[in-house]
Amino acid sequence: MLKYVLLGSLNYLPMTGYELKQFMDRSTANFWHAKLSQIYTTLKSLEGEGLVASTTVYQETRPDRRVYAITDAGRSDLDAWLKDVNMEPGQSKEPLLVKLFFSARVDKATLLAELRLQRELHEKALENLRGETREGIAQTVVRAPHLRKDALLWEATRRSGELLEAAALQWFDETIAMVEKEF
Amino acid sequence: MLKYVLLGSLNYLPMTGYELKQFMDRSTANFWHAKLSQIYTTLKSLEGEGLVASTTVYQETRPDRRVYAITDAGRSDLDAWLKDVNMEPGQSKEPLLVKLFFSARVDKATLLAELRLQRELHEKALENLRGETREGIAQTVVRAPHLRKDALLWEATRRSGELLEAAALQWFDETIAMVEKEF
DNA sequence: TGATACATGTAAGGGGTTACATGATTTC
DNA sequence: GAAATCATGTAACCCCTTACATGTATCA
Repeated sequence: MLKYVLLGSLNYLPMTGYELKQFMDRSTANFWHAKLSQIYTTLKSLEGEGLVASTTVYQETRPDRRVYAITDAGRSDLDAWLKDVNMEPGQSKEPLLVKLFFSARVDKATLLAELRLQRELHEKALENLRGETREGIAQTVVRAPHLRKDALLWEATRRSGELLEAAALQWFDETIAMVEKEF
Repeated sequence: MLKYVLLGSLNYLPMTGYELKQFMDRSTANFWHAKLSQIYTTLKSLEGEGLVASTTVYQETRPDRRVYAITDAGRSDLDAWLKDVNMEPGQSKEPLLVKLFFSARVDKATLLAELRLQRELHEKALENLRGETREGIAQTVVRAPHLRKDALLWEATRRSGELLEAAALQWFDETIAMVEKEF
């Protein structure tokens, strides 16, 4: 999957591994993330497959920059994947719910502590999506009008996060209230 | 993570790998799933760690049943994990959003086909959560009143799925309408 | 007759995380 | 003087998926 995030990102403009990490943190973090180490190794294997090509840019003080660009083969691989409608339902995995499911013998205070902490984290994530993330996308439309369609889709992915985080917050409120009263 | 699903399940009653798979499909599928092959290998390594113990039950016609039970060490490992409040925000990964994010050059029809298909899958998942899953939990309370607390938490995990799937459906409707009009 | 349920496992590989290793520059 | 940023990578490991392998009983 990271493969396609990298190909999709490099399809906008050539970048180094380090820059790809930053790009992901600013744009796809909400629905896909990766460590630098994985980005570097994946870029290497993509180059081995001929889907990207790198050129080294020498720098005086800092380490050399290895700039990756998508190749024609990479572009057609990306396009094929984008057009391929997949039939499987996306199975999600939620460690917090695993914990909760088996927590009947855990004391109330511990349970509430966990729920309240996670609630806060989701609240921050929601604020971020409604603030920084939203503004970043809005600026793209102004600065680069040829990315109009792209920005529409970016906004859709942001909106997904917003609705999901809002639903999560509602669930935390319901669940915390339930544990306080009935547990 | 599967480790704790298995320990948590075996903490209710001893089961074979095959039965654990069935139990997961009926109860945790919404937030955690695993293949049989992984369940078998994980049980083996848990036995190596002394967290579960197996006894073989011979059968005439069918293959022997290997029944796993949680050990005291396993129970304290599970309890320690349940009580450990973790601070990291749960980073989700959504392949569909990755695809959408990079789909600006994809034709409208392909995009809509993918969105409509995924919408249907989510609709079925939501129906399931409101039907079968809900009834299964309700029956537990009637049949096994000592599992009252457990059932409260199972209902909470079900409700999480319900709210999230409802939010997802709303998002699909918004997004499909947006693509139809503005893309 | 063919599919599904029962029942167990192994082997290879893919994807991802954690830890390690290096080192200058800029900012607080 | 310490921490963060820039910039690259390797090695070991863990978790999970896919494919392979076997065989009976039951149901449609």
